[in-house]
Amino acid sequence: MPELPEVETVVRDLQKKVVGATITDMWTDWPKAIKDPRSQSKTTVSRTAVAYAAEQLKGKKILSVSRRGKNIVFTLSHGHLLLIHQKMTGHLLVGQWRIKEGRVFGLSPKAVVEDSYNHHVHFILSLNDGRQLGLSDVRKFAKILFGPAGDIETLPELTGLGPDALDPTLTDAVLSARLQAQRRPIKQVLMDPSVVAGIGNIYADDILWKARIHPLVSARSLTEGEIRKIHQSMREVLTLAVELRGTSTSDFRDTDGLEGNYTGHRAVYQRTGEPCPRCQTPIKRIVIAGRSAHLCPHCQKAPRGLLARTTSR
DNA sequence: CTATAAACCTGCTGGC
DNA sequence: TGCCAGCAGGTTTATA
Repeated sequence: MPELPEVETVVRDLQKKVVGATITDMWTDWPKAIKDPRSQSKTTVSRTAVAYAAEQLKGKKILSVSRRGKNIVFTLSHGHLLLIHQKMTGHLLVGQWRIKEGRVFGLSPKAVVEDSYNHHVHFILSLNDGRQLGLSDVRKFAKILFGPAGDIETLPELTGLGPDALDPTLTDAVLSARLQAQRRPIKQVLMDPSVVAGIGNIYADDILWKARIHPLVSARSLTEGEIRKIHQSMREVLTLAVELRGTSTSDFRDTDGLEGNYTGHRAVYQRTGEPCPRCQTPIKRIVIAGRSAHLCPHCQKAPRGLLARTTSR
């Protein structure tokens, strides 16, 4: 699942590959993915959103690509923005596809052609140089928003985001204030995009392992020193993961369809039973708010009076 | 503020 | 071997 490092990897690829190109066509077999930013309702799909996007995207030039939390923002000509959130299984790929009897087949690049997820490409933008930008998504959780910049910028998807986890202007003091306003377990708080944007299950686990903080500790009870440690670990883990082009424990792929290299550098995420890289104690898996969490029971001491909830798997 | 559940989806797992 | 129920998982929305 794409988190900050995976989205950043995709954004950097796109900056090299598609900035300057002009969109010549849009195709989709999944109109529900495209939300109308002018519609108040989050659940109702505007019938006009797809037609509007298909018509308005044509002829727009891609001026820049940036990241806000886990959102990918394309700044287009004529004052328009295209926002894509890959959610869990979304992939943004640059290549070429052929559509035959409703099924999508990859023509290039090689990794895309060989990818079984190819058939799950549901949205394609054709570019004036012959290449295409495709969004594949097995689970169909991804969201696409398109419209005038003013409409997109004011959406809760962007205005509701907390500071980016790698924002260089994010200070210990600001992070501290945000975390300590929450009573929930620190792991849950780190994954809340309205508190800090960009962190999901993979990096929350590795960040807390590095900071030696137990994921069930209440955010409010953290000391300033512990928060500084979390902040530092956050920067180090996310920066390394960006350098290594993300994690592919699940199905993340970059815009060429290639896997990320942080997978082999994970400390605890999805390493239940394997030795802790620091002390060799077997990694434990617990469940927090319905989500799996991985930790070293020796390095990360459970908060006092807490019965660690454990499950297998 | 907090917790919980439902919704969005479909590939995969587990039970029988 | 096959079928089907149930689950995962980021985020929003609703409800209490």
